[in-house]
Amino acid sequence: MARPLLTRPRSRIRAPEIRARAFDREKDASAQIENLLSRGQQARFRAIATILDYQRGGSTVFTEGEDAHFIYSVISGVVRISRYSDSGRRQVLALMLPGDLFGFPEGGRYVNSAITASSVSLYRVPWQRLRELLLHEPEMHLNMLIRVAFDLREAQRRIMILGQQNISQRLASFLIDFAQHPDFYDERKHRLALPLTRFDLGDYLGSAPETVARAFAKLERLGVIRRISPRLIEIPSLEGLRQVVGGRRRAGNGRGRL
Amino acid sequence: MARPLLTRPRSRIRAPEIRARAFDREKDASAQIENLLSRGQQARFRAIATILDYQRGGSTVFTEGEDAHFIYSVISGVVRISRYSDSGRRQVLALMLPGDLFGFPEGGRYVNSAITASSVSLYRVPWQRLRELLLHEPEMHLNMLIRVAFDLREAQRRIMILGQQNISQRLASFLIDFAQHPDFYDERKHRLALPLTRFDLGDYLGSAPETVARAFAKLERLGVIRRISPRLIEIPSLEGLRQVVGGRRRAGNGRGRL
DNA sequence: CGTGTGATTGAAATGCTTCAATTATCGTGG
DNA sequence: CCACGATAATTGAAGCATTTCAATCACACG
Repeated sequence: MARPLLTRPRSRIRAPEIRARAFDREKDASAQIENLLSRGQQARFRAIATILDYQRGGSTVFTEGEDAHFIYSVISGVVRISRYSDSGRRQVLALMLPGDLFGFPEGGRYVNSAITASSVSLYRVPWQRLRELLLHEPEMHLNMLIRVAFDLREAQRRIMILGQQNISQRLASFLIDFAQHPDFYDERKHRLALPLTRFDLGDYLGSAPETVARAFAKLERLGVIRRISPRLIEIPSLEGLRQVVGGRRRAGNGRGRL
Repeated sequence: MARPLLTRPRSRIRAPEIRARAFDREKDASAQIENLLSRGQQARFRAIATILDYQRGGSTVFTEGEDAHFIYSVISGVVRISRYSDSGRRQVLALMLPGDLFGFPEGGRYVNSAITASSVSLYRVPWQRLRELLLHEPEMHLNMLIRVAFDLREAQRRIMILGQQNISQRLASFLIDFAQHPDFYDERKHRLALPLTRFDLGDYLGSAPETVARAFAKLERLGVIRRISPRLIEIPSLEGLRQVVGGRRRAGNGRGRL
């Protein structure tokens, strides 16, 4: 009935009856506005959009609690989506990259804050006009649903990472994800340009900036990355990072598996 | 510019310019199929639905990777939504309670597994027929979008909890959430009936079952809960649990904040 | 050439995981 | 209804991981 693991850990079977790759993220990364909408739809979307340019990182697009009037789509650059807990600590919930859509209102207000992490260009669309457009474009409407469902899946992936991986593994997962984006990863030189400080990265990975720095040091010690500068990382091969992610959360004595 | 905290932690301002309660979960808990759909819509939804009864916990509704043909809605009981990492470890992503909707397909397949955690009754609706229904009911369509957006927000809340809180705090957050549901919380007796084992709870909170047991012991030591039996918890007042959640992640020496 | 911020490293303390062993609970059959 | 067995839950102990505070280093910018 249950597919046995190499050894059965503890007293409980921890494998599903059927296994399949949950989903292929590299393929899914194409679920962007350009690919989601037909050419005609894109034109109608742009017709009601304004283009905004933010010269530098750290600019506020909107803040949690604010009245929500607009939806945004990233043209270029990176936007941090974050929320503050009651104790005042920030959590970076997601990073919006070119093609991503953000700013869905909840009860007329924004739930999260959006801050630029670099120089950024955005489409800005009035929510009301988009609503009207959706009424006449059921296909576009369905695409919106698919888009939100994609974000939900991404959030679930973050839950898995935060729930199961140690900091080095989380950092490795992050680097692998970012290396999928040609905007940041020079595939020829194997170099990844990070648009985040160690503080931001800490808030994204659920950890302290010092711990993130140590995780970088550890990955470098393992030989899977090299720090050209704090924000420019050389990745000889993504395979090394994948092996880090695949390992155990804790060193252990090696009995549990294999 | 920035609203100062009691003391400014570290060298970086960690508070937003505008603060507001992110959202009111107790209010949001009403975003269920009964409240989301009008009376007529409900009737049309039920017209294409089959009722399924699972006698006991541990039954598989569907498994990740399976071809997806149906959408489900919980009538009564609890369903665990989980996914397995490549290393074979399970993460419980969400718990579906009465009124919740689950089983959205991704590329024709289920991404997660759904297993009953108790005796459960479900509506089962063929995805194809629901699609047809949605085409003729744009309002229902919009409600679906709202429903998925709600799930996304819930997932983001989980990200915050996993990213910022220690195990006792996560457990306290979980107990507070569950105490909102009259199906499990006897408000008169202040008793909460848990539909999960320590294993399930560990996989939900991103921790080991032993650690969860210790967290229960700690909350009891703090006087905010009392274990009648392992699965039946007395909560004298939710306020105590809220204070646990509001505290620091780590003991510290009290210098950082006030 | 200072100055401030970001990044790194050190050291101590706390929290969590893991393995092991014991105890409690629940379902089932006698 | 009770006893039994299996599973769940708890507790102990050791070791590893992360946080925290502190100090130093690196770097960009004026």
